[in-house]
Amino acid sequence: MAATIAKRQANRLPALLDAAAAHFAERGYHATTMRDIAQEAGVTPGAVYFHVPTKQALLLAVYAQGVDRIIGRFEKALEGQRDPNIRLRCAIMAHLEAILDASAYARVIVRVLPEDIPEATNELKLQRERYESRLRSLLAEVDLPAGRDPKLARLMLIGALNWTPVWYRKSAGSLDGIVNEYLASFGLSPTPLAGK
Amino acid sequence: MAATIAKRQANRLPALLDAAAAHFAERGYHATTMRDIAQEAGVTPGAVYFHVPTKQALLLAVYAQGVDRIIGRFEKALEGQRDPNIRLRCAIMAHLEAILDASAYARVIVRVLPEDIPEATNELKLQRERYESRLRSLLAEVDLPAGRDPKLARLMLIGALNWTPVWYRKSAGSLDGIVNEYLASFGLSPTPLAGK
DNA sequence: AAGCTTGCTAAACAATCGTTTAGTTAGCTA
DNA sequence: TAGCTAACTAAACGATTGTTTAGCAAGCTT
Repeated sequence: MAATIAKRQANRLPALLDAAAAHFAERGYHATTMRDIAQEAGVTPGAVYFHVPTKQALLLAVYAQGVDRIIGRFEKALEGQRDPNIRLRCAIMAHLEAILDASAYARVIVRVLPEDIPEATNELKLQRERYESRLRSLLAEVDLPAGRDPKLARLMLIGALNWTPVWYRKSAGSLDGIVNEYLASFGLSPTPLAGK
Repeated sequence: MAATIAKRQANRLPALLDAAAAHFAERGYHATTMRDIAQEAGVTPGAVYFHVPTKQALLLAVYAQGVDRIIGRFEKALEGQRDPNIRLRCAIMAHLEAILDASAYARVIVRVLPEDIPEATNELKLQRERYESRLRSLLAEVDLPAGRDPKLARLMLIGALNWTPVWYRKSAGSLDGIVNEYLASFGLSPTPLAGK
């Protein structure tokens, strides 16, 4: 009974989203075709439209999950951490792990810009804002050096973080060096890794 | 005679590159069609192929000029500046001006990533490297705070710079605030604007 | 067993893509 | 003036795009 249900409504939507995320993350939105996605998911192009009305809706679904996953790793990394500096460190590390290793969904957020799809720009920006507001409150906790603008500092950090996939190669050592460097740009010493 | 020559070989290639740069910068490579470019240049799609063999070649030409223009503004801004910190400040400002206001060509460098066009990735990376090596030698002059890695610091700066178009709005004040913030991330005081 | 719903396939749809082709015009040369 | 070349235009090319359609098989319901 449970097996038949599992077989029946055999929820292929997650698999379709996975396939879409993988392609959107690697090739971008416009360079990805519905046939690409269907093939990776092991179905016919027509079948995709049983689950999703348009290609744009597919992107929006992936985008929303991408933000969810980044925030998720975020909260998990912050759990139990009290020191604001360490919290920031954990957040940076979580973001980097998400977009560099863990999740194609998270990489889509970084690879596909809202402006790339004019008809969906507002919706995409809204999703992105969910994440950025979370980062904003986190940075508000930190004592920035004198003269630093929290808003600009945050935007700078996001830029640095999101550009990382452009140059990062997995072979080149751990993420700690990168995290420390980004922390140092806020005048924060790299040493407090005692948090873990 | 000179007039007829001017009319005859009426070099439309620059106009075509302008049109291509404008569209590539605003919509990206894949979302831009040859018909878009032709229309903006005021010619027939077929005419484009008299001057350029393929769409990819068009991008490469725009890309090369984009790097040229960034470097050009770069050198001009650095002219006569001796203080390494001020030189860095001028370079950051020049970069931001180039990609935010001045040149669609420069914006293409930031908007279209080498990985977006797999068949041209290497060539595009080569162009990009011309600029980054210039920035590398510039950052080598600067005395970074203890514990900073020059390479990572440079990559962080490039990331922050190139992500700026994503959030920057022209209405929101001058670029000085942004430049100062980026400088501050290197532990450099914002004050030495006496350079101008 | 009959009928309905869910989830798909195979095939086609019109539109649009990068690109090509054939023909045309204007100016230069001789 | 005749011919040549540079610089196009108009139209079409085949391929690919996002999407739709018609049909079918399997399970659920009654």
